[in-house]
This record gives sequence, C-alpha cells and structure tokens, in this order.
Amino acid sequence: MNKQSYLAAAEQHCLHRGCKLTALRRHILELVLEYDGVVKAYQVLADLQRERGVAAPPTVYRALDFLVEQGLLHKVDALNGFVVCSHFECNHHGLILVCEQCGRVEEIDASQFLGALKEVTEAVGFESREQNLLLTGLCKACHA
Amino acid sequence: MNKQSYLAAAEQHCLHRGCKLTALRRHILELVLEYDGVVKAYQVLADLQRERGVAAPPTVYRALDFLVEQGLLHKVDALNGFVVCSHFECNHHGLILVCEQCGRVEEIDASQFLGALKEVTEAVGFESREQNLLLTGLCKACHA
DNA sequence: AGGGAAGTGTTATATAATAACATAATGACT
DNA sequence: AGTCATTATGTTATTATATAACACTTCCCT
Ligand SMILES: [Zn+2]
Ligand SMILES: [Zn+2]
Ligand SMILES: [Zn+2]
Ligand SMILES: [Zn+2]
Repeated sequence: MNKQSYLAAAEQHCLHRGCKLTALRRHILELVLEYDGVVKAYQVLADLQRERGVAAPPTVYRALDFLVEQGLLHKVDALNGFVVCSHFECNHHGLILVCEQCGRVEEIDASQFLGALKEVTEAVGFESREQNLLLTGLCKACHA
Repeated sequence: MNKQSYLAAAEQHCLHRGCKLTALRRHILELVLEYDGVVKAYQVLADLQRERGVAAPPTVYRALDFLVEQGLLHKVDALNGFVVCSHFECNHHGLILVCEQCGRVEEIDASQFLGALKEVTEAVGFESREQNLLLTGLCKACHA
C-alpha cells in the first residue's frame, strides 16, 4: 500500500470511528510514514519545526496519541517510539519484532497467540490492557 | 521469602555469576524491596538522598541496571519502572503482569506460550532473544 | 608497592512527556 | 446570521526520565 492510499484509508478509518483525521494529524502521520521502523516523537517534532519554524512538544504528542488511539500507530514503550500499523483495519493485536542488529522493525499479527495469552491472564483475574508486545532479536537477514 | 534471606540469596546469585553485590548495590536493592510492586528510579534516588543528603541519578541507575542484568529486577518499560524478581534462581521466562492502578506485580508461568510465540516469530524468520514478557492492565482487585 | 579493572562520586546535559492556560475552529441549534 | 458548547491547536513552562563525561577511589592481582 502506498502512502496516499494509506492516508485515504486512515481518513476513512477515523470517520468510521466517529472522529476526524484533521490536517495536522494527517500531516504528522505523513511525517511518521517518511521513516522506516520506529520513530521518536522528537524526530517528528524536529521535522515539524523545520517546516513551520516553531512547534512545541504538545502539538506532536497530541497528534501521536490520537493516532495511537485510532490504531494507526503503535507505541513502542521499550524504545520510546512509535511505529506505523499497516493493518489497522483488522482488529488485531500486534507483535512487534525489533532487530537488535539492524534496527529493522516488523509487525506480525499474533492475535491468536495474544488471545490465548489473554485467557491465561484472565485465569488469574488479570484484565490485560490491549497492547502490543515487543520482542528483540535478530531478523531474517541478520541471523542468516 | 523474607528480605534478609532474599538479600543473602541475591548475593550468592551474583557471586555465582562472577560479580559482586556491593554494599551500594545491595542497599539499593533493599530500598527497592521496601516497595510493593513497581518502583521508579527517582523514588529510589529520593530515598537515597533522604539518607545521605546527596545522591545523583547515575548512582541509582547504575545499580538498577546492574540488578536488572543479574536478573534480580525486571525493567517495566511501559511504566518506566522496576520490579523485584522473586525467583531469579530458576531460569525462568515468565509473564509479568503489572497493575496500572495499584502497581501490584505478579509473575505467572507462560512457558507453553513462549514455545508458541517462538514458532510464530520463527515463521517469519525472526530469531527472538529469550526474554520476559510484560503486560500491563488491571489486577483482580482493581478491575473488580 | 605497582598497576589495571571495576566501582562510585560529581557535574552537566540530553531526552521524553505533561500541565496549564490561551486562542481558534467547528458544528449544532435557534 | 448569532449564540454557545465542543473540539482542536497554540504557547509557555515545567516535570520526569536517563545518560555523558570525567574525576577519584577501591579492589585485586602480580
Ligand atoms: Zn498493528
Ligand atoms: Zn536485522
Ligand atoms: Zn522474574
Ligand atoms: Zn491493582
């Protein structure tokens, strides 16, 4: 999926969810899309500052938080970063694989696995928040 | 296991691993043990400052990082915190459940799922490093 | 004793995130 | 169109988290 159709789909996605992908939010999503893999809030902020002269952290964080809430991005706690979700349409739980060597990021759908995991946690009375799991390791290219 | 025997076991654990639980590291571990659940670096720092008058972040972070490396603590990325591991002896790869509300921590066995997880990641050619999985959510008491 | 390695102290700074309040845009309803 | 609540964005300041860099000490081996 190219960026333009991604953005169009994202816009529709938000509409269906009863909120709006405003110009600012859309633009910040575009900035994130420019990167491969994990993106930091302050990288986006720097991009925005380069464009507009001034921009403050809340501007970026609000938009990023919105995008996470809509499922367009995933937060990667372990790296203080964000990754684009390429299949936000389906109701999935992501499993984010980060290569320790080359930094490449891959998200695979592990709904089945995570669903089973949820059952286990519920068995001990724990209500796990919907979240993404992050695993570090070596990607296909690097461990070959 | 009470704190004294935990500390003694921790000391042995480090020795077996070829390093030392120094007085400072031990003391910081003691400070962490004073809390239930997730502890923040700056909480420990404040405790240390209360005791010694002055203390700087690196003092605390170095010790915490050491303790994580030895498996005595687990890092909780999602909360920028640390939790005590109560079974560092066994070579466990458990599932750590952290309550977002009360900070309570529970580790459950998830060995069968780690196998399944490995299969999922290997299917895409990713060699995941052995690690603990951490989930945040609401504990039995808090979501009732 | 000499000398390297590991540990700790100290100062400064980098990085990440939010609080609080002001202003602007939107849209529903008269 | 005018009112008004709601949402979104701008702006300033601050808090929270983590590390760099360098000095000094302690420990241990020879
Ligand atoms: Zn996703
Ligand atoms: Zn790689
Ligand atoms: Zn553990
Ligand atoms: Zn709780």
